[in-house]
Amino acid sequence: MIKYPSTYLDPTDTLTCGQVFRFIPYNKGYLSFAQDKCAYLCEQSGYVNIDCDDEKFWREYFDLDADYEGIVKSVLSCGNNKVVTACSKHKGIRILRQSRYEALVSFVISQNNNIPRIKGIIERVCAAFGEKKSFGGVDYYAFPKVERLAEGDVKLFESLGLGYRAEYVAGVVKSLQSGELDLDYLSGLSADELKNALLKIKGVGNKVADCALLFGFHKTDAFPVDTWIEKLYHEDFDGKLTDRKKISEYFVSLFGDNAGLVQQYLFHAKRSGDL
DNA sequence: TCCCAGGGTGTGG
DNA sequence: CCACACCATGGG
Repeated sequence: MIKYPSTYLDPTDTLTCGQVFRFIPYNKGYLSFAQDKCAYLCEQSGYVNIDCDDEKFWREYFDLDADYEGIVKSVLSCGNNKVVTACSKHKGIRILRQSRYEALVSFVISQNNNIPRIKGIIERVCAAFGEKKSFGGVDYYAFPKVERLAEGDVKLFESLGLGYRAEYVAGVVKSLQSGELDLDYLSGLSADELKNALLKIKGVGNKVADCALLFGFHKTDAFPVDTWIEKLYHEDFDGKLTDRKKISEYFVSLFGDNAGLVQQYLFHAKRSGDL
């Protein structure tokens, strides 16, 4: 059991803010799934209790050694009303250290899609290809190993509801399986080289690449711009830019290494009606 | 019936 | 370089 102060670790904010799709409300808290593991998070009197089988894994996953108090202070001092509002309401968001592979596949699925449907698709992919596991009497399916997922053909992915993204996912997992695409190798490249390598993958454009960078490679200066962020930029920041890549660069120029976290504050606040 | 969702690709100019 | 049609699917 891990016990951690809830000020900068809010299970609801962290899990529902759109960075991850594998979690379910359970009892008074949440079941969180990552790779082949499961944890139960529950907040109680100022602390989050994390019940799990692998404390080392989940400490890293929730980035519990990071100094979020310092980061939040820095963000709150930026002087922008909207950012301060979003951060104040959702300072319990943490950028999860997700698997590169799981994040990449998940955000390829996410394109031009909505979050409830993305969750359903990934759930069905896990049920169809993932290993059946059990935690505390709860059965669940692991995120599939590459070898398993590479056996799936386009038709099967389509039957799971991936739509036109089926061929993208099939292509990604096949190149991962063959070694043509090596995410561990890519993680050692420079920031520019890494992003360019991701952009070469069919089905990965600027936004999905930024999500993979932020959530899978923990590149915290990545600022993904989707429809919500674009809307927010125009409605709440009186922005004039229309090119999403330039909108992203604008926010990165303002927040640097904290840009990714600020993006999550804003995205979640906008979707929650807080702005 | 059309619009939207954590967009990207391919084509024509 | 740009704009634009098209890509499946389900919910509102």
